[in-house]
Amino acid sequence: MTQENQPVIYDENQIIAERRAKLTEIRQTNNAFPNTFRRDHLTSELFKQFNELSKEQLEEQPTIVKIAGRMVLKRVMGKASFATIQDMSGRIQLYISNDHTGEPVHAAFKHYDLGDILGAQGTLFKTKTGELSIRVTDLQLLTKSLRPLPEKFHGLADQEQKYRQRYLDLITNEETRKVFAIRSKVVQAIREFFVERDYLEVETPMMHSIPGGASARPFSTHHNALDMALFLRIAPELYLKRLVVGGMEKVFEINRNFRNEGISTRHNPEFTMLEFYEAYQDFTYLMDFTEQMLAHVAKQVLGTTHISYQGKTMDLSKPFMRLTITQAIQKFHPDYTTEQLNDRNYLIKKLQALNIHLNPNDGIGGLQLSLFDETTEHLLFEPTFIVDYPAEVSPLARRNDNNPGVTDRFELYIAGREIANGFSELNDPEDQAARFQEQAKAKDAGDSEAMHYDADYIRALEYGLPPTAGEGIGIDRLVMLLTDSPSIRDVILFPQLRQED
RNA sequence: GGGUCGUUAGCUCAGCCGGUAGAGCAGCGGACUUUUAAUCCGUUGGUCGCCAGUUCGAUCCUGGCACGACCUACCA
Repeated sequence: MTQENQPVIYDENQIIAERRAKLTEIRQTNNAFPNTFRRDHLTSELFKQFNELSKEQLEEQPTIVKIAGRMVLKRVMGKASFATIQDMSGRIQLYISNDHTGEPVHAAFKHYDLGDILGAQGTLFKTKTGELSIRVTDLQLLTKSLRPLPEKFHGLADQEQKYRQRYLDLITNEETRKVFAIRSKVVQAIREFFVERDYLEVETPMMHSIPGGASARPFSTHHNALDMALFLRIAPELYLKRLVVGGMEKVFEINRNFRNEGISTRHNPEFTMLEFYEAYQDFTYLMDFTEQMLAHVAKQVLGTTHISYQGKTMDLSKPFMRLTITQAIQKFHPDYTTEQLNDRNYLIKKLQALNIHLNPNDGIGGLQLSLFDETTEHLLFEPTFIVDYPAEVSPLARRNDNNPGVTDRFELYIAGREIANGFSELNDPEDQAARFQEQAKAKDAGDSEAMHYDADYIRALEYGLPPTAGEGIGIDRLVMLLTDSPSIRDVILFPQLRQED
């Protein structure tokens, strides 16, 4: 290791040294990092506006344009050269020749490197193969790139580097740019969907003194001035329902949650969650609402509700299946009889035989859920609402009027993954207090994911939460589905990785 | 947490049943005024992830470690 106050140059090589030397030379005569060039077009606009014109039409009505971007291809041929410039919208080819720029500009261009950022002015024309290009009259180096780009044909292939140096992945790989453009549009479409329906977008705290709203282990931190323990939120749920108590009868929030748990192709420690609440509605309304929203988002973003995911297709415009936990198990495993699935002893024996972890205190519902999670969940490719969740695993959901052992709750599965979780909210403060107490007991008994008793939340419920329906949707997983991405890391710009070195 | 696989030039990858390494791209020099991953000639560039062990000798074999990918477990 170098001494502390010396710059650490850890991976200089010959290519970087040569580029540095070029930069030093540029500094002798010019501002090496000018910020005076202004483009008047994006490359995609030029194609949209002028690609229809013929070679002759372009020559008759010369159009002068200014564009800027990163040079990603370069072909030098003596007295004339071609370069491909990439900006946020696309690419266009430059034609640089001594005839139109003068020899010194072309000579300087020959020393520019792939990755350099250039500003160009010139006249639109079409090459003999009919490609819209710019015949350059003025060319400026706007930013010298000191590091070589990944190989121009294969791009960046190393998965680790794609995640760690996402900027390189974005420069190199159009597919990656597309994924994050879609992600942006998905969020946009969802936001519009709610705003059109008179929902209020809100932001609730990311730092909670009592982490609540989900069963998960939190990240903990400390506020110095208040000398107080704080937790990064695992869910916004309890705050959003406090807002419904306050009269915000339709609210939504799109924001990050943090869970201190395993990392996988489906899990990142920080992930984006949509949660929304609407007073005077129930969970059946949410299921219809969710169907509409997903179809709308797909249509809006992809132009179709026909989704292809990892080689299989589905149609988001059809009504989603609705199955109870036991119906779903039987649909994929017809050998289980209804009697067996309602026999506590049978379930315990079966789960043990399948080597499935089970909570010995679980009632029949909890055992059914364990069996479902292990045997059936991953098979639910077509969008499917699973209903009849047991109250014991749903501490914030309203009990069913006819069967108090289950709640008015659903989870939505698509492509074998949980995408959404919604329910009619538990608004009986005394029942909620009792459920919190059960959770606190479980916590004392060693369940690190059990919930805390949140006294202020109970107090809020005591003022009166109107009958309400609420739901959370995992945005990252939704984007995975809509971009055909196999890993959650592919839809998060900077996924969590171990520290380098 | 467990399992499998991987790590060689800036990038994409070969290779070595053990004798300190190659290609293409990028770079540098040269030719070339319509190229398209331009082409042609010449050329620079390597702690073969790290640390031990075995060996006369290790990039290669063995063990450990680091990092990553995938699968699996908890979770959304």
